[in-house]
Order: sequence, then C-alpha cells, then structure tokens
Amino acid sequence: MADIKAGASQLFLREEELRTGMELLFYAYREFTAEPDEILAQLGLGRAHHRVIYFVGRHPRITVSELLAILKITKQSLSRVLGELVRQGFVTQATGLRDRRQRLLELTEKGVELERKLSETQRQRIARAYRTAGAEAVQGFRKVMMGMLDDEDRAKFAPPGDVRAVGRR
Amino acid sequence: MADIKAGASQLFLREEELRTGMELLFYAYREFTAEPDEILAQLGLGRAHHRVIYFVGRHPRITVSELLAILKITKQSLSRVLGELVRQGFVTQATGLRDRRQRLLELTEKGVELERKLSETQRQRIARAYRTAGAEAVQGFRKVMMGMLDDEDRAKFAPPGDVRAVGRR
DNA sequence: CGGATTACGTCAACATGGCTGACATAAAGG
DNA sequence: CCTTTATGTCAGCCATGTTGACGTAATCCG
Repeated sequence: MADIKAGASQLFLREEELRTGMELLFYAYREFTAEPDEILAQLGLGRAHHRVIYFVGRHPRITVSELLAILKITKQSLSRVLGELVRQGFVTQATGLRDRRQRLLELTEKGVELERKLSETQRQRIARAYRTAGAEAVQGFRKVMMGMLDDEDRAKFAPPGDVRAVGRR
Repeated sequence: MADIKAGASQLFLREEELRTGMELLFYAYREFTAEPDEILAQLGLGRAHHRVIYFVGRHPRITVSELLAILKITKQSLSRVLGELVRQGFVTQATGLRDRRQRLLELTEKGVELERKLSETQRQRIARAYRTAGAEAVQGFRKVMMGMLDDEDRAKFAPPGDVRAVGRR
C-alpha cells in the first residue's frame, strides 16, 4: 500500500476536492446575490447600495471611515451610492458629538424596511441551508469559512463581549 | 421553560447566526478573488477572463453555449473576454466534429499555465482552511454550501459516474 | 429539397461600480 | 498656529454587465 499510484490518486482527489470548494463558492455567491439584485433593480439601485444599507443597518451610527474600512472601496465610490441613499431618504447623516467632523450614518424607517426586504431572501436561503444540513454541519461551515479569511476580517467575528470586535472607536 | 423570553432570545440568536453566515460569504468571496485579481490586472485582464479560463480548463472542448450556461452571462459579454483570450493565445477554438457550427474551446499551454498561476493562490487558501478546520468540518461546509444552491447548480456536483452531471451533450 | 431552427458572431449604445488624481472645507490636535 | 484628519466633490477612465438588431453557416425536419 501507499505506492505511487495511491499517492497520485490522493493528489487527484485533493485537487478535485479543492476545485469543488472553489466552485461552491462561485455558485453560492452568485445565487446569494441574485434575488436582492432583482428587487434593487426595480428601485433603480444596485448591489453597492445593498452593501451600504446592510452594514449601516448592522452598525447604526457608523462613521464614513469605518464603513469604508469594511467595504474596502474608495470614498469616491462610496460617496456615489451613499449620496443617493441619503437623498432618497434611506439613510440619515448626523454630525458626531465628540468629533463634529464625523457623519454618523443610520437607517431611516424606510431604510430599515428596505434592508429587511432585501436580506429576507438571503436569510431564508441560509436558514434553509442550515436547517437541511444540521447543526453540526453549520459548525463545520463556519470553521471552514473562517479559515478562508485574513486575520483582519476574521477579527470581525470575535466572540460577543469583545468590544473591539467591530473596530469602532 | 420555553417561555416568551427564551423564545425571543432564540430568535435573536437565529437572526445573529444567519447574519454571520451572510457576512462570512461576503468576506470570504472578496478575499477569495483578491489575489487572482492582482495577477490579472498586471496582464490587463479581469475577473471575467479568469472565470472563462477556469471553466474552459475545467471542461476541455466545451462549447460556447455550454460555457454561457455555466456563467449565465450574455453571449455579447462572453464574446468580449473570450475574444481577447483567443487573440492573446490563451484559448483555442476548434470546429466541432459532429456539429460543425460549434466552437470547441480549449486552453493552450499558455492558458494552462495562467490558469495554474491564478487558481494556485485560491487552492492554497482553501487547502489551508480545509486543513485547519478538519475533515469533518469540510463535510459540513460542503453540506451547507450545497444547501444554498438552486437545484440546477446543485446538479453540477452530482457524484462522479453520473455522466449527465455537467450537462454536456 | 427547402424552410425553420440552432450555434455563433458582431455592432452599437447604455448602466453600474470600481479606480485615480486633484482640490476644498471644517474640525481637531499638538 | 500649523498640521492632520474626516469628509466631500469634480472629472475622467476602465471592466463588465445589459438590451436590441442583424448576419452567416450548419443542422434538422417535414
């Protein structure tokens, strides 16, 4: 046993296994974004708007710099979509109290409503996958996904109680 | 037990759990594509080229329609990137034998080399995640990811031996 | 055989969402 | 007071998706 043939076969299995992982990620991400994209299109918005709405909803009173750090896009790119969201009344900007240069972002009621609607389909998709896969599989899923992240992103998922988790002041 | 408080708490945990899943997908996908994107940029190519190179490499002698079915983009969009790849000698087109209307796509040696280089970083990232998470976790990962797919995409991962798996003629 | 369908390609125009570079203003901080 | 920081804005470029229209060659089918 453990001859050359077995080694080559193992290598093949490994390669195949890794490519399966790559493709799962590709297809899952595509389907994950497909439904919200349709809803957004009807409103004349795009995926970039969704990301902003999502993270502002997730971190109320987030500053522009913090949002930029999460999204990792330029302020010019953000400004375009954020500006539209503010003008259309999905997001409000409030001057920071401690630092008056900051614009603290928050969803309006209209914004919350849209956020709900958009992520509803995504939550359902994940819930369905979690349910059919089972609790143990979900643990494995999380472990593997965490392993794919860089340290910086991984830190965002620190256990609750760790105040520094989000990187807010 | 099982009073209202516990129910609300469970609901909160569930919501939090689902959002964690959403964010894992967002960050993982972004990091997954970041490294190839850099290499591609140096060659004046983009992510769309990578996808074509990947799937042509994965399915040698694939037809244009089959590739379109996998990528789910319009033929005009594909034509732009595929044309560049053919002109730059990464991909060859051969007239189909049974059906001479078909263009069977295949990677050249240069194409294979680039494909290797591009997916190398991705394979390493996945391999690392798989290794640290362990075999059991990988099973769970796959279960959950499969659960997120639509039936059509899920069918692509049918166990080997199923000839119809890829949907090739 | 001949008409319909299929596989593929191409031209043109448009939208989204990234990017760089330059410049401006107000507030904070040493 | 000078520097740095947080934010915004204008202008232009690029990649990659879209729709719509049209064309050619090969295949299929009645």
